[in-house]
Amino acid sequence: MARRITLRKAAGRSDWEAMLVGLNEVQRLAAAAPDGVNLILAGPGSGKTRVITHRVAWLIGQGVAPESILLTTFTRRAAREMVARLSSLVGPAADQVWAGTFHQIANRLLRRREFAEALGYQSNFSILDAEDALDLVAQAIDELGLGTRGRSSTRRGGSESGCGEAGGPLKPSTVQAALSLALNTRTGLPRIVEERFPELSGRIEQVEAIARTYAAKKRAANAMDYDDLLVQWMRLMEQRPDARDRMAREFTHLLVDEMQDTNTLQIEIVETLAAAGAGNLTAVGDDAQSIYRFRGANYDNLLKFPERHPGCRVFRLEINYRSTPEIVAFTNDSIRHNVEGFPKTLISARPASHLKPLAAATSNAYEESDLICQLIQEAVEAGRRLGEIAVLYRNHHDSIVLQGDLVTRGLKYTVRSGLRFFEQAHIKDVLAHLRVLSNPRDETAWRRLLLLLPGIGPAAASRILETILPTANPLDTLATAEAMASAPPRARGRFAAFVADLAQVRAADPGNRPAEAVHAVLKSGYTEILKQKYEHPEQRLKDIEQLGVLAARYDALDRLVADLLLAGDVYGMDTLEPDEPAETLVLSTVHQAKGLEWSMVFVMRLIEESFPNARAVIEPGGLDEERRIFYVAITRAKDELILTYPHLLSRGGRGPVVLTKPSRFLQEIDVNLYERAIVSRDVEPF
DNA sequence: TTAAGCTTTCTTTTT
DNA sequence: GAAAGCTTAA
Repeated sequence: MARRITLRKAAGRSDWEAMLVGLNEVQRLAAAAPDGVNLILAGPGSGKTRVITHRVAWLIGQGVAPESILLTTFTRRAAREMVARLSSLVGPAADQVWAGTFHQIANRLLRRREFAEALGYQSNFSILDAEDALDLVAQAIDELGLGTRGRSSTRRGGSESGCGEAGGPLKPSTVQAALSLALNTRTGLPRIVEERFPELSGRIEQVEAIARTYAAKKRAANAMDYDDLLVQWMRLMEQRPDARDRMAREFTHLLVDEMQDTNTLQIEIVETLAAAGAGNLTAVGDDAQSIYRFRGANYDNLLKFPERHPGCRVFRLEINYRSTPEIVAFTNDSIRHNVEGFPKTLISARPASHLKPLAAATSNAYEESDLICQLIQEAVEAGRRLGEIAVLYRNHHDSIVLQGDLVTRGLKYTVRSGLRFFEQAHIKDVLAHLRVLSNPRDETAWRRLLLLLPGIGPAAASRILETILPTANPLDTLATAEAMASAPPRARGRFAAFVADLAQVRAADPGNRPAEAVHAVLKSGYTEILKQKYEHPEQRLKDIEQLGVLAARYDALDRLVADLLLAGDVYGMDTLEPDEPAETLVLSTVHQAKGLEWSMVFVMRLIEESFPNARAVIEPGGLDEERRIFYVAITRAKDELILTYPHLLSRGGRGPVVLTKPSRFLQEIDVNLYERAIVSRDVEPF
């Protein structure tokens, strides 16, 4: 028998060895890997987050300054989770680490005055969310006469683009998606259009003209969209080697989580930093969980990592501590249908449970929802906590029927899909007030505010903006007779009231006391507009109150807005209620569920067209991606996995009821690996 | 000419 | 269940 030796902490030494306690052999080697380039391939449930957080802790224990560690994660949720786990390991030092999404980190860096100015921005630049960006693209399209407005009126732009058969109006969302993908994949527009946007082929010059106008508008507004945060960061490093080297010296240790979800732009940023600096780079990921192709993610970044970094150390974490052997067997069988990628067979570390995944067909969506609710209620009665259960789906829309059912049955739930808190119209309205005060050139925010006023439509808003935006201080110009003259006569009363309201909000000093400013908006004429314009005004007013509560934690508007846009969560979120008891059922898209786990997981609406998504299957590589999404879904379950699908479904709510096909992801799995449930209804007495 | 109201269409996933 | 498009009213 081997002798047991327990290492004791040496007096006065940092207890970094203690940091590695509780890790298995490979995990420990990975966490304590020497400097240089390291790749950690980590299957679901294999302790990936543990390893990466322990590695950071270990580095700090080795004497690396926390503020010289850059840890990028892919989603806001993952970033928050990571920092929380890190805090419990290293305490306050965790807050010194540069941990966050690429966008959060870019924002922090580019706010530095010298960087912002080197790029031609002021450091108080606004951030445009997806909707703002789309509005501005639409604006650019209209100005070029390429939109719906431009076609009927022949007075503008006709000759410039007139060389060819222009085709119909260009759809802002398509143009925006193509431009974004081109930037994120570092690919020329022609190739992107050819591969992913055939409907734009032959109109590349028009799209490029839109891109130029859009870029100019963003510049004039001192605003960056999500893509700009990354693009400008990269541009800074390319054009200013001095700035690049300073950053590279600052970040001596780079860690990239969810490498398979990074896109080319992100990977170039990281590798530029690594090449110019100490070259210490640790990448963590799992090619089988790459589910962000639509955002330009490319799992080749992970697959080809060893080629790009010859001699890098590779660690494979293949023991799954999360799920039962039955669930692991099921997930292994699913992912083997994907041809590409590192072959992967996970081994469960847990004892057999003799409970196979369950597949249940119901006759329609209502019964599917009834079934899920009933099984949840039974589980709760049997002693399972509601917080240990989640229902996952491919599309947010798939959850609507279930939500109604949960409400009638009084089951508490939290939805983690759909609109985010800050994306709700009334929240954006309030933020627009604050935005124009902090950055008076913010065209998008101005337009939004003006369009709120009855009697002012797109044309009037544009005229007012043409008057105020080119002036030195648009805020001051707004109160002049000139601005008043540009407003339509019938709207002048409202306009004057708005000007006065905005002055009130300005007096509340939004830049330094955002909470006061939120309350000033609440006291202004906006409240009346809200009641007129939106449904459920009481709820919306409460949301704004909630925004005020959140804002009270900030002494700078910039940081509040950045946190909302870059770190803010879905409605009902942790940001708003950090100490939320979390004893609610979770409803979530698979994408939002990534990296999380529950004891009991339902995956619903497993039918062709929904999961896999109908559009995805016709795109090259789309089906494999959908299967990876399925893989992510089923690997969230620790103890019980229940898959449901309806036989009949009416598409789009009022459409005809059609017969569905069970998802191929279920059909293709060995029938011995799961159990089928036969669902029948009680006979109801009349 | 512009705004507002009504109808129709289509709905992936996220920073 | 929202955004784009069309129609009507001012």
